[in-house]
Amino acid sequence: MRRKKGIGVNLGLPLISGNTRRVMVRKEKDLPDTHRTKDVVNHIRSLIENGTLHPGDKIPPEREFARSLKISRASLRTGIGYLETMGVIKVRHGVGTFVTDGPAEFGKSSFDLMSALHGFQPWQMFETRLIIESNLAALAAERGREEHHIALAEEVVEIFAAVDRPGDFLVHDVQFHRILSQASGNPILAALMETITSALYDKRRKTVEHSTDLQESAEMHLKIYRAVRARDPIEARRLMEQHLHMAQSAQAAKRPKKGKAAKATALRENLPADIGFAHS
Amino acid sequence: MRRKKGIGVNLGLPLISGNTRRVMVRKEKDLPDTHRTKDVVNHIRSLIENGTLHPGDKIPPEREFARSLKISRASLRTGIGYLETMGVIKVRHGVGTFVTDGPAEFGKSSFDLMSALHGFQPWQMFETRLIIESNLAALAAERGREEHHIALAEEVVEIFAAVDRPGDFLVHDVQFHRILSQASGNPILAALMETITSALYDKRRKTVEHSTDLQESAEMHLKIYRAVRARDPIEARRLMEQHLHMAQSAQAAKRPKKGKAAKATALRENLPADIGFAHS
DNA sequence: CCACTACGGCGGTCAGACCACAGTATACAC
DNA sequence: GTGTATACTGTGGTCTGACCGCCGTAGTGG
Repeated sequence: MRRKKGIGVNLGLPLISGNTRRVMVRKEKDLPDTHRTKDVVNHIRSLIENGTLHPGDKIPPEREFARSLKISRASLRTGIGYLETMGVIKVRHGVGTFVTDGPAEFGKSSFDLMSALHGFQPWQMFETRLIIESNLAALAAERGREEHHIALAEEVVEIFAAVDRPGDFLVHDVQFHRILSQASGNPILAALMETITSALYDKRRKTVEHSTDLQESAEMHLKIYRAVRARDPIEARRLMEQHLHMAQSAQAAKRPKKGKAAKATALRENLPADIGFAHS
Repeated sequence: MRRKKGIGVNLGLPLISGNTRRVMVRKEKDLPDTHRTKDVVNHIRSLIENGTLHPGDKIPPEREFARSLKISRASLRTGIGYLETMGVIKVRHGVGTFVTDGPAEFGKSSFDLMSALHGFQPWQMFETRLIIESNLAALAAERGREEHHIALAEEVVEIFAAVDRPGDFLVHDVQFHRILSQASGNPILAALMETITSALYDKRRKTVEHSTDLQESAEMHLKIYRAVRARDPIEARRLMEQHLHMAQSAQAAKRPKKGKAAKATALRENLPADIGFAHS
C-alpha cells in the first residue's frame, strides 16, 4: 500500500521534477538527526569547558572544521553565527575565528532591537543603570582588591587630565566604570551592566562632544574612588547614585534645544533617539 | 593556566586611544558592499520600528523574501539566524518565521555558554538575582496597577493549590515572578531578570521534584503579594530578600556534600553544575 | 632599506537541489 | 455522516561546490 517512488501523480505544474515525498518508514534507530547547529554549539562549548579552547584562541578554518565534524560548511557557519551573536567568538574576515577575550556581555548590541520591539524608554534605561551600578559600587567597596584600587586611581587621573577633551574623557569614564564592575567580584552583574552600557556608548560618544562641566563629573569619580578604597559600601553607593542623577539632570537640561543630531537618526531608523547620558 | 596574572583589567572594545593611526584612504568607488547580513537585520528592524511588523506577525517565506531583498537565501538565513539568537524572531521548522511576542530577554539561553567562558558561579547568580528582584518587587509595589494585582492573586492561588505537585508549583512560581517584573513598569530590568531566570528554569525543574516545604514558599509569595497590593515598597523589598535567602538556604541544605570545596571544581567540569534554587 | 605587488589562507556569498517537518485537504473505510 | 489514515504542499534545514573579497605576508624591484 505504499508507493516509494511514484512519479505518476504529477499535477502538471513543473515546479520540481522528481517531487517524490517519501513514505514514512520510520525506524526508531534512525540517526538522532539532532540539529546540526546545536551540535556545533555544543561541540565548541565542550571545547571551551574542558579547557581545550581558551579566550583569544583561534578555531580551525571553516572548511577543515566542517570536515572534521562531518557536516557541511553551511551548517557549521550557522553554529558559528550563533556563537558570534552570543558574543562567545569573534569572526574576522580574511583572518580567522577566535574565542572572545573581552568583557562578558549578553546578546551583543541587541539593545536597539529590543528597544524597537518592546518600547524601552530612556528613563527606564537610566533607572536600570542606577539600580545595578549603585550595587556594583557597593560591592566593589566591599570586595575590591588593591590592584583594582590602583587601576581605578589611574583612570581617575586620566579623567581629570581629559576634562578638556570630551572624547578621551568618555573613554576613561567608561573604563572607570568597567573596572568598578570587575572589582565587584560578580561577573554576572558586570555582564548585565556591560550589556546596558555598550548600548549607550555609541550615543554618548556623539553627545559628549558638546558637554560642559566635565570637571564636576571628574570630581564625582574621584569621590567614588575614595569611598571604594576606604571600603565604605554605603558611601560608595550613595555617591554613585548621586553621580548618575547628576548625569541624568545634565542630559535632560541639554535636550530641549537639540534638533539636529537626532533628526538624522529618526529619519534613518525610528530609534528612540536620545538615550545616552552626557556624563556617565 | 597561561593567562597572565596581572590585574585582569583586560578591556577589549573599540576604545581607541589618542593615537589616530588610521590615515588610510579608502577607495570609494567600490560597490556598497555592506555586509548582507547587516542589510537583513536593518531591514527587518526598520519593518518593526515603523510598525509594518508587530510581535506575533509572520515574515515572508525565505525564498520569497530573499528574492525581494535581492540577496541569496543563504545570506538571508544568516540575518534570520542573528535575529533569532537575539530573541527578536522565532523560527518554526515547517511553519514559518515570526516576530517574538513573549517576554523580552537578552541573548536567549546564552547563560551556560557565558558560565563556561567566564566562570560564573552559583553564588554570583544568586546575588545578582537578589539585587535585581528585590528592586523589582519594590518598583512593583510602587507602580503596580490593579490588573497586575489581580494576576498576582491568581498565581498565588495556583501556587497554594500546587504545593503537592512540584512541577505545577514551579510553573506558577515562575509566572508569579514574571508578573511582578511586568508590574515594575521597567521592561529593561524585567528583561535582565528574565535572562537570569530562564537560565535557572531547566535546572530548577529537575530539582524541584524532590522539594519539600513548598508550603513555606507559597506563604512567602502570599506575603509579597500583599505588600505589593498595599503599595509598600519597603516591605515588598524586604520580603523578597527574605524569600530568596530562604530559597538559597533550602537549596544549600539539600546539598550538604557540595561544600565550598567541591564548588569550584564542579563548575569547571560539567555544565554550570546545580545552580537552581529549590524554591524561587 | 623600503615601497609595491603577488599569492595564499580564510571568511562571505551565491546558486540550486534535496531533506524534513507540520498543517491541511482529500480519500477511504465504517 | 463521521473519523482516521494518507497525500499534498508550504516552509524551514542541510548539502554541495563554486567563486568573491579581505588580509597578512613573502617575494620583487627600485
